[in-house]
Amino acid sequence: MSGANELRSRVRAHGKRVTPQRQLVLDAIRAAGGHVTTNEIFTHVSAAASSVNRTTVYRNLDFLCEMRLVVAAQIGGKMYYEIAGEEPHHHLVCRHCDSVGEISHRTVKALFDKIEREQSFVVDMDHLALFGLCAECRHTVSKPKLRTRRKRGG
Amino acid sequence: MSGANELRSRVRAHGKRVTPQRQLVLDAIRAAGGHVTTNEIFTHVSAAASSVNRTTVYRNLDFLCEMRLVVAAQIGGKMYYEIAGEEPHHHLVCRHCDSVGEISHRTVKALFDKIEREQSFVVDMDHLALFGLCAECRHTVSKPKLRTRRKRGG
DNA sequence: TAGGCAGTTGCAAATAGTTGCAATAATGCC
DNA sequence: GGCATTATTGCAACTATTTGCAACTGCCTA
Repeated sequence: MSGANELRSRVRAHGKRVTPQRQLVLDAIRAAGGHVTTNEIFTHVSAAASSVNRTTVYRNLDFLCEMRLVVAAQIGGKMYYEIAGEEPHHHLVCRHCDSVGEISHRTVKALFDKIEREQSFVVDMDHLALFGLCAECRHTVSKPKLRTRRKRGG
Repeated sequence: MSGANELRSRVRAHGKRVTPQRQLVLDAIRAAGGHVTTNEIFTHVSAAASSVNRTTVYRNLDFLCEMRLVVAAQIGGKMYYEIAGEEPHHHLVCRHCDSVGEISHRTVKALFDKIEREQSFVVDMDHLALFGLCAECRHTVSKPKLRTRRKRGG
């Protein structure tokens, strides 16, 4: 299914409208081929159609996420977007070196299933960003030592 | 351990400073007794000391989170803060009715441990907000039906 | 094809949050 | 208590995102 048809069928199925602006936003994300920031998307859309308003880009990013055509994640204080894949995937973000690793949905789904069984709550998150320390940094970054007296000028 | 002493010992242990502004921010969150928004915190702090700058509040919210005295979560587009408990806990947020339930750390920790074993990545999130549909809404909210012809004025 | 309905947009204004810098002040040492 | 160091603050300016509203326009039906 081509990009344009995918947008149409998904959006129409929700009783919403297909607009040029929405197509442009989706195309910008697809063209980026991975994680892309709000600004990068706006720049790309503006290059194609300068009259598209920034507000419209923001609104349509939210919209495309609701339609599950796009997934978002906040990493390092910035919002990133990428095209939603056939299969959800999640990220491991290192707080120290900012490296971003992937983790399969299968791993996470076990938790979601457990929550559903125990609390009848259906978690529907397709794109989780889990923060911590990566294999490298966990050995480099230590916990704060209790403070000792410090030599002046040390 | 009283609030003031807790701030001092934690902050001094990291080689950082104890300031009146930091105490006021922590006290505002404690006084709220649950989830409280940035604005509510700022309002409370301002009532106690009108010269405290908004920027300072933002900075100290971040700081208190780093010190693990406070936990943050973005729920429904807003940032909420609460005092960090002895034991981490996490939330289940319903996308439909906005209800917020709790989930124990034990449940989530199984996933974190698995990630550590399989990928040597130590997840350190003490306050996760997982989104989905609650027991009530999962039966109420249906998936979009394929659109059928609609009667005008229906 | 034309018309009606309501979803969507552009725009200005507002809100939320961050940055850089000089001044202030907490802490440790003597 | 005084001094030096440097962490932190207030402030102005900046960036990021959202809100409200009138105008526009996508889609459906006759």
